[in-house]
Parts: sequence; structure tokens; C-alpha cells
Amino acid sequence: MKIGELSRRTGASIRSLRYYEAQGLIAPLREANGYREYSPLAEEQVRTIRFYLQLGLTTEQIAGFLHCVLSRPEQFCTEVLPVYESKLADIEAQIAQLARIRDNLVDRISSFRGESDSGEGESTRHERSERY
Amino acid sequence: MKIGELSRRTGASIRSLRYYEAQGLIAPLREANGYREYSPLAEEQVRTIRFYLQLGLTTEQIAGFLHCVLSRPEQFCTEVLPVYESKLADIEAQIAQLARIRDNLVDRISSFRGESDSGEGESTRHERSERY
DNA sequence: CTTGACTCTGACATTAATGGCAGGGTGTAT
DNA sequence: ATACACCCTGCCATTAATGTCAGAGTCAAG
Repeated sequence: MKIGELSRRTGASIRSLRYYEAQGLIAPLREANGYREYSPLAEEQVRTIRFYLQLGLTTEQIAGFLHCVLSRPEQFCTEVLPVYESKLADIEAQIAQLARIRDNLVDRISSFRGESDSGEGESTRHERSERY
Repeated sequence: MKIGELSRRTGASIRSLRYYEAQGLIAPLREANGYREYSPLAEEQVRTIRFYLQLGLTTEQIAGFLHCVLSRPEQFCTEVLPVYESKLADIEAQIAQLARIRDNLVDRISSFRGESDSGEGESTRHERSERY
């Protein structure tokens, strides 16, 4: 299978497929003319890569365990767990940060309606510097 | 006040102060020698800019209403509300997306412990492609 | 033999705010 | 005058995955 067909089958752009190769995530054979030749397993492999990318992992992290998860069930790959845990901590920190920003925005928006605070007994006046 | 002092007072790097100027957020006078001369009000102005940046707004968005919020209480600046609402929608979408990823990670991590789902009566088997 | 579809490499662009450097001017104190 | 602190502009780098282009080679069908 050549790169165009793999791209069509997986939804990954040709550019991305070449990038994955440059990052060491996939290693197609080369034909005599220099064209990449992908094995049929490459399709699943690319889907796997894209799935982990959607989870927010970097190509570097994926490279660290891809060889394992491609050859056995994920939960037997001990390399994966710390990556997941670290990513989870990142995500939760991001969520917390976004939640703070969201709360601040909600407050500020409600102040436009001249309504009372979501807090308890605070002044309803909202100055720019009220919440940092 | 020259740029070094303003930087010290606000915590914004000199580089950033020049950037804010390039983005049209602040317009210091120039002395005969070319040095920027900031009015005392610039300190509050920069704090305001930084606050909005912390909220995740871009310099372009800030430029759209900065002139207003510097001259009157924020909630009288009608330009601000749609920016807030749009940003809030963004943030909530991001939170939702991150929450999906987080749930997926939590699931996968728990599968390493061979434990039951956090869901109700689902299979405990976790394949890579289970949740997209 | 030509056309068109495909592939290759290499390089630059994107995003947004900031860091950092080079090369030079200014101002003040000793 | 010399040292030192400060300021200026302009430029390149960062991040990570992807888009996009140019210039060239390959190959099958007509």
C-alpha cells in the first residue's frame, strides 16, 4: 500500500504520515523507486497513533510505548501507565485553570446584568482587579 | 517613567511592554532621545492588559475594548460583553473536551489495576479503540 | 510520447506572546 | 574620558503538528 491509499484509509494527511515516520512512529519499506510501501498493519498502526494524539500525547511519548501497545493489550504495557498518569495530572491542572477563568468570566458577565453575586454577601460592584 | 521602571512596577518584561505597544495597546510618548516616556496611568493600564491576557483574551480582543474599560467601569463597556461571552463559550468547549480526555485516561488507568468500571455494568475490558 | 495521477525531498508558514541577542545610542557619575 | 546602566531597533527562536509549495522523478493509460 502506498502513502496515498493509507492516507485515504486512515484520514491522516500524507504530510502527517511522513511526519509520523520522521518521528520514528512508523517505518514503511521503500520500493526501488523510493516510494514508501506500507504493510496492511500500518492502517491500524496509524489509527493507533492518531488516537493517542487525540488524547493529547506527543509523538515523543507515543514513540515510547507504541511498539508495546501494537504487540499486546495496552494494559500489559507498563510504559504506558506513567505517561497516562502524568498526562492526567496535566489535564486536571488545565481543567482547574480553565474553570477559574470560566468562573471569573461568568462573574463578569453577570455584572453586566446588574445582578447579585454568585458569592455570599459580597459587594455587587465589579472592578477589573477584583479577582486575579 | 521609562520602560525599565514600568517593567519593574508591573512585572511585565520590557520585551512585553514593547510588544503591547506594537499591538496598539499602549502608546507612550517619546522623549527627544527616542526613549519611551510612560505616564503614571500606564502602570494601571499595563496591569489591566495583563489581567485580560490571563483571562485568555488576545491582544487584538483587548485592543477592542481597552479604551473603554480604562475610562469607565467595565460593565458600562458594551464592547466587552460579547468578547466575554465568546471566550466563555470557548473555555467551556475546551473544558468539555479536556473532561472527555480525562475520563478516557481515568478509564484506561483503572484498567491497569484490573478493576471494575467507573460506569454502570459496562464491560471491564478496555481496548485502545473503545472510546473516541 | 504525452498527459495526468501519483510520489519524492526540502523548505517555509502557521500561532501568540515572549525570550534573547547584536549592534548601537544616551546619560550620569566618577 | 571612561565605566556603567539604561535605552533603542531589528531580528531570530520558541512549540507541535500540520498545510502548502516548488521542483523533480515515476508510472500507467491513451
